[in-house]
Amino acid sequence: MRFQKERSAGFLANQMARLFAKGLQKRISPLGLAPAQFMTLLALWDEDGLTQSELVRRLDVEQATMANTLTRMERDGLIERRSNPSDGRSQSVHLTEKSKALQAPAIAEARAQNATALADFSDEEREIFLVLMRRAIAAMHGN
Amino acid sequence: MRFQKERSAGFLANQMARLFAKGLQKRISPLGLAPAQFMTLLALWDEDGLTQSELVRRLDVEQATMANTLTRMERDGLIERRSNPSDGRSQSVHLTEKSKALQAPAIAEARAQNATALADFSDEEREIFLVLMRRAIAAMHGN
DNA sequence: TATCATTGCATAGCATGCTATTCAATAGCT
DNA sequence: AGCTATTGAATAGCATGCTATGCAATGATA
Repeated sequence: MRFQKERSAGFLANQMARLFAKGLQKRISPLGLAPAQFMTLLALWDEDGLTQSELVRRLDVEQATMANTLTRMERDGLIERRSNPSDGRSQSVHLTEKSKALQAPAIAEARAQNATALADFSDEEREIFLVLMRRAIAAMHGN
Repeated sequence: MRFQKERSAGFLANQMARLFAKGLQKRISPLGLAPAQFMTLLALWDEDGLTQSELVRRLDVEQATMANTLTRMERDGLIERRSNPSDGRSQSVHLTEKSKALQAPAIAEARAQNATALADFSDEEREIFLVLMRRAIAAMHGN
C-alpha cells in the first residue's frame, strides 16, 4: 500500500531531469544560454532555417512552448525569424552570428554535464541506460 | 563534433520526465490533483504534520518551490498550515479529510503510470533502470 | 544583555511546459 | 468561385522550478 518514491521510475525521472537541467544551466548560462534555448539551437546547428513546426516535431514540445522559446531567443539575439515568401503562415528560423559562435563551447558544456552524470557508469551501462530511457519514452508516447 | 540528442542522457531524461508528468497529470487531474501536489501528499501520507523545511528535504526541491506548491494546495483544500507554538517561525502542514481520501486512488494512478512506462521491461530491466537513475542522481547531487 | 548568525518562510521575477483558444493563410472540394 | 478543413503561429492562463531577496523569530556569543 505504501508508495516508495525511491522505487518509482516517474519520481526518479523527475528528479534526474531537474538535476540535469540545473547542471546544464550552471554551465551554459555564462554563455548567455538557457537549457531550452540550447536544445533549440542543437536542431538549428544541425539544419539552419527550419520552421517553427519543424522544430516542434524535432524537439517534441508543444507548439506554444516553442513559440515562447523562440520569442525569448529572438529577444536575446540568438535567432532571426524570416517570413516565407511561398507560404504566408510560416516563418523560417535562422541562426545569428552570435548563436553560430556558441556551437562548440555550448556542446562542450553539455557533454561535460552528461559525463558528470554518468561518471561512474561503464560503457555498457551507458548504452543500457540510453536504451532503457528510449524504450520508456516510446512506451509513453501517445498515452 | 555533431551532438546527437538521441544519445544524450540529459536530453532523454528531460523528454522522459515530461512524458511521465504529462501522463500522471492526465490520470490524477480528475481527482483534483496536480503532479507536484501528489508528490507532496506522498510525503504527508507517510507522515502527517511535517514542516515545510522537512518537506523540502524529503522531496529535494527548493524552499521557494515548496512554499508555492503548499500555497496552491491550501487554496485547493488539500492541506492546512498550523502554527507551531514552540517555534514562531515554523508551521506544520496537515492533511485534510479531502486529501486523506485521495491516497488510495492517487497512488493507484501513479502506479499505473509507472507500469505504462515500463510495460515492456523485464523485472531485471526495471531494477537496473532504477539503480542507474539513482546513480546518475547521486553523481549530480551537489554539482 | 546587546549583537550577530542562523533558520523558516514568503515574495518577486523569470524560464519552461502544458492546455485551450484564436486568427490568418492555404488547400481541397463541390 | 465559394465553403470548409487544415495548417502555422500567437496569446492567455496556469503549474513547476529556480535564483535572489527580504524579514521575522531564534540561537549563540562576546
